[in-house]
Amino acid sequence: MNQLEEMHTFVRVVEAGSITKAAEQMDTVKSAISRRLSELENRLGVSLITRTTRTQTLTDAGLSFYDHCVKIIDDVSHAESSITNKEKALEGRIRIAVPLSFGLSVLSPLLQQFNILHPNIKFDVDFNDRHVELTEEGFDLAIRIAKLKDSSLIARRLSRIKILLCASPDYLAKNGTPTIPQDLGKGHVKLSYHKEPDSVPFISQSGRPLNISIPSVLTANNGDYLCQAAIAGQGMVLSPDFICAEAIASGKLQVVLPGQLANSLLNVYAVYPQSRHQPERIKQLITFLSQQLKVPA
Amino acid sequence: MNQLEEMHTFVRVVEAGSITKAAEQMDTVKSAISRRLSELENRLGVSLITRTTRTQTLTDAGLSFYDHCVKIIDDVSHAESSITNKEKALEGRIRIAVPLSFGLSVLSPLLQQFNILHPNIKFDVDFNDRHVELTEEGFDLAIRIAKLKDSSLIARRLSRIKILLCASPDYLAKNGTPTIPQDLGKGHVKLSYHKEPDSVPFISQSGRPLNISIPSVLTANNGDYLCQAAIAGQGMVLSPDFICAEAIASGKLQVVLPGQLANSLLNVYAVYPQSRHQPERIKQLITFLSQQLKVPA
DNA sequence: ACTTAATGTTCTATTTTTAAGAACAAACAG
DNA sequence: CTGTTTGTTCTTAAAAATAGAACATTAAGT
Repeated sequence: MNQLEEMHTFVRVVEAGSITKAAEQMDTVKSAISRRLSELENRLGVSLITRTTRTQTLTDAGLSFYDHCVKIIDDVSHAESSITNKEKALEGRIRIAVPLSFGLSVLSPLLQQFNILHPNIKFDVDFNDRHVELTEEGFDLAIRIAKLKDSSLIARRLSRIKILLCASPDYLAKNGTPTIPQDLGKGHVKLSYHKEPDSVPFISQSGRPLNISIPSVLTANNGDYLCQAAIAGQGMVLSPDFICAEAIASGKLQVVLPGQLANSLLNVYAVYPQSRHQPERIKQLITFLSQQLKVPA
Repeated sequence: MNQLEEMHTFVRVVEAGSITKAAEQMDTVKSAISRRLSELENRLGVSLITRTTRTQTLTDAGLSFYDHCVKIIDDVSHAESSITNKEKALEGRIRIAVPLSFGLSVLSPLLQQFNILHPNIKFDVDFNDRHVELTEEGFDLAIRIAKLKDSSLIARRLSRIKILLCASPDYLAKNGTPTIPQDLGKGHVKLSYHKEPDSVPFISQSGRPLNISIPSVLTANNGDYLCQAAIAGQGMVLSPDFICAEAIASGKLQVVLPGQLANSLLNVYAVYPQSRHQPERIKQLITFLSQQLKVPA
């Protein structure tokens, strides 16, 4: 029982004027059309077309049903094409979750650029450092900074972030500039992100891993704030490059023990729900971000 | 590809909140639902529901499509039920073709009676002695007086009509009252229906067929008119009983050679298109006419 | 953290549905 | 009256849908 196919067949028979012509137009044989029509009439318990071998006339019920059918077929076609086109077009809303600092400093300008390219795309950006559930909360996309492991989601690496241990020249002048990790053992303090352990992993000049514990004198859940505090000389900070790069370039911060920090590379991923059919706008955005944030070779 | 079934499935999954519940509600297994949903998404090239094993969320496209689906399903249901109910109700129009004289004198009062029983039925009566094409001209029913032979139509005998040879007492007094068919051979004239042959078939007292030719002095295509002319003494007339019965009862006409006319019985048929599904109102009318015109046993 | 329960997907065998093609019946045209 | 066209019906073949099991994943309870 394929109601829509039956309706379509009925309409075609009415408009073609005969079962044979309708069969040709629908690219099938007349027996199939005859059968579908009979089945429709049987199911409805109503004659729609009174027909002899040569002439056919719509019954009252048939005329009424014909009008309904034409409208329904049109509605169905419209319903399907509207959403199909919508997904293919570069328009609509993209709901995206990004980590706060990275989002503000790195992603914001890129999204604005993308919006200039595709002005009909609207963004709904959630700046949030907590772990969001993409499917439950209806996100199209999330940016994650991690060594990702999320089975039901698909990830694409966009970029790498380098973590640097920094301190202000002031601070280093006062507390000494370390040359090997062991120099940090005494007389140094650091400014920590929430839940960041005191222990900092290094790689010694001999190539062996080495953990040094540096007491924390300030914790916050905002990297920019920690960076400002470090510039003010309050301590050393483990800061992602996109936050501290400018301060380093201008000399307000110095990199401590460059190249000796272990696990200093984080990955930036675009994460999206495991879906076979990704709207074109999402694909385009991921490609765009990937190009703009190209991982240095 | 059963689009409507897919839509129905999609709506059920959305409203039930899970594929498993939807399967229960639709009295099938979850694999069938899963498959239908996947196929719909594949065909549209769009994700409608982003789902993990535990949670499901409508995409923008899904939400839009859901609204369309609900409306379409409702429209289909309405389209079908409206015409099925229409055919089952004792209301609507009955287009009926009847022979002129029989229709006026016999059928009219019966149709009026039927209309009192079922006031929501409207009649569209075509009084016409020509042979109408039921299906081509859109008639629901025709009344035919004949020895019917029409393959694509179904007939039901409603009554019998007796043809009587009548003349006025005046006429008989002037031209003589025949006692055997042979008496008609000379000195008699008749009033004929269009195309009626001069030759009139009798059965002789010995039981043998016997044709007597009676010249026609008047022809018309209206039985009532011929009857009036006979009453006026213009000649004899072969008249169906329903036309001349009253005149005979009142003595204005006399039956000539009663029981000796051959082929004097005609059948009244209700004829209708060969249709598997007859509206209830048509069935009821045929039954009613059949009862009212009950063939004398 | 581990186990248990539940969900959704995928696969295969089976059933059900549909179509194709021939044969037939009916109706019109010449 | 005959030939051609049209619609219906029947049977066989093909296609589609379903049920059921097996599996992967996730959530909840202990």
